[in-house]
Amino acid sequence: MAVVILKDGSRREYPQPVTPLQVALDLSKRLAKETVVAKVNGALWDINRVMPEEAELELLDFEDPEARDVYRHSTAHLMAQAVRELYPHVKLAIGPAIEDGFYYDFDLGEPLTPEDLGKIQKRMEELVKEDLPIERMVLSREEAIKLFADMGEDYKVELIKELPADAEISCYRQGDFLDLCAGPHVGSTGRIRAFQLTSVAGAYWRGDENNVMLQRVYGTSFAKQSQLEEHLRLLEEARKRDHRKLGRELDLFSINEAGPGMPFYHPKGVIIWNELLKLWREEHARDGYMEIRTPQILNRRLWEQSGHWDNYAENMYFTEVDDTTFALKPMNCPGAMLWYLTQHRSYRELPLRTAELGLVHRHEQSGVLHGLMRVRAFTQDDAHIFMLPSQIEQEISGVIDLVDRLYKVFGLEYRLEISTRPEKSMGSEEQWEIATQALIRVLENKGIDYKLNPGDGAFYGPKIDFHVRDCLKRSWQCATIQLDFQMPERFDLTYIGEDGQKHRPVMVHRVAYGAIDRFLGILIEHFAGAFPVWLSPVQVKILPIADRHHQYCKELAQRLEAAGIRVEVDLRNEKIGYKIRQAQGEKVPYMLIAGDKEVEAGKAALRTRSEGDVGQVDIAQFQQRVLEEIRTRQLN
RNA sequence: GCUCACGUAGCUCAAACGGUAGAGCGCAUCCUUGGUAAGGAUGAGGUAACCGGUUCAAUCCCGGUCGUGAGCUCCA
Repeated sequence: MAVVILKDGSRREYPQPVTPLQVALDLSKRLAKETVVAKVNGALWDINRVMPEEAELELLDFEDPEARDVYRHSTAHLMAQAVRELYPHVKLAIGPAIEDGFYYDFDLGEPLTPEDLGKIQKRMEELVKEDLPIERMVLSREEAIKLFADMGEDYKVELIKELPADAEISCYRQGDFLDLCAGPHVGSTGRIRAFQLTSVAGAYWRGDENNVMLQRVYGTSFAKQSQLEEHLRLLEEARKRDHRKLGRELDLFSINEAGPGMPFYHPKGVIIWNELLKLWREEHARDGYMEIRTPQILNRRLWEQSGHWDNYAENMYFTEVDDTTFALKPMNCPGAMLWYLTQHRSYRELPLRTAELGLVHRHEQSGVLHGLMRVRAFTQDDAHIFMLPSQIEQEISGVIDLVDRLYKVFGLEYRLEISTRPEKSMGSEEQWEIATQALIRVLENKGIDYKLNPGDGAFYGPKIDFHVRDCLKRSWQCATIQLDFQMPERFDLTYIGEDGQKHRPVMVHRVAYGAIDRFLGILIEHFAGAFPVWLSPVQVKILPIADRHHQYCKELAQRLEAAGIRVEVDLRNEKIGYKIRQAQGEKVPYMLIAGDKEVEAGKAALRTRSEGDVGQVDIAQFQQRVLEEIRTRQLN
């Protein structure tokens, strides 16, 4: 007698133990078809694996995140099976599900080409048609090692040897393909419906560049063909939004090979840059920040004192002048310390909030450079806040509010992470505990969700990071708030307290945009180049129909410019359709078209980027509307 | 930094199995003065990333360097 308790609490009895699939079939054919994997007594369970005599059963379909991972993991196995058949000498490494898909690492001895992917994909489709059952087997450690050693699967043997002593070692078989796997999997290859291999790249065994390079094949899979197509469409859309492509097309910035990772900003890029800073300065002034500027290169001694010489030298640029070594600053903090030290400080003036738009240089590894997202020279919207220990929570809270205000202007989503003490770190256990608790308390008091990253803090203190999501679903760290115990010590910062004695201030480093450069890159992709009016390099483009309207259009432009609107007039000898096409490509938010009718009426025909032809408008009203959108920094 | 691929006009890309290269877009000039996403003609524009080797001859083959891309790794 076996008992199955379903999610809704109902009981079903069977003469002997059954599989989840059997139960699902009893309930409905459709349910059986859509179930990817089961959960039995809280643990994931193959749908064709017999359940214990008493089982709480939950049936998961593709919409469930855990089931989705199982489904994609099974697709990875299917791919491995195809690869094994096509390349019998292959050695398999690992093949997990990842966000949006899966990959499998293969040791083939030679690289795969995109054509190879097509072959593999085709073989996978055939294996799906064969609908091979996927069966689970449990082996003893010795059996497993022998089995995989005989197959020549060195990586699998290595993995087995490292499994904990009490681990149950399981394998999955489909047809004559066998793979080491904790499982679970979908019931048979025929259950995998829509999949696509997407790319191939090198990856090191265990991510260590001292190990052999494997071929990593990426793919993705979905329950329905329509979902797969939608996903591929999104990928294509993301490619179109690539800020490197749009940056060139919209003439915002370029990167010359004379300075890898060091962007050149073109006039239109600088307009956006300056608008970002204008907003930034408004918000910082509102919060009582003072702005400072510190030098680009400073004496080696300073970097020895700050600890960068020991901890960061390999990322720094140096220069030698008059027998003295100088370093190009990779961070702004030492400069801020020297500013603090220019006066005796009283507890009465704390907190001191000093901001600095500092251009820093870091010698990042060549392979990580990526457009504006990973660069070697960038401007941080930095700030250093010097405070009394009792002011920590209030100050951190203030920074969070400031960042939130800024990001809201762009409609950007973000999530927070708190990183705690890493193994290699400085300061007392007590200091760390107090600081970490302060960060946690601030977020909890504000009712903000966060993820805890144990051991991921800076060596000098714990931190809160803001992660923004871009249209490619990549997560970018932008704002960060870091408590620092080291810098005030190393520079012997003090303030005179109420008691007339010297005390050590607490300091936080923080950035809001992070790097202006990266933030601009994110915005380009976020808006797909169609910036809100206040950020648009050209806000209104005026298009005359024929030569005789040029004068009227120039006057119109002058009028709008005088009101503070960025305007361009297209006086080229081209037809109106052509000019519109061009302006649309430049993603200009507003076009004003003037011909005989408009000159006659003293108006202009408005065309918007998103709605097309809107008809004639009164110039004064239009000007009002645009100015209001700029003033309120309205989103599109 | 590592692996693989790539580097031809401002941009997007061709072709030539080794005999110094083309198109479209863009740009300029002219014709056209046209009403809501490409009017026509003509023209300028390339030391084929850089350095070396092989060869009678190299943009093409080989090696190195630099850069770019994807991925890995790194990210105080």
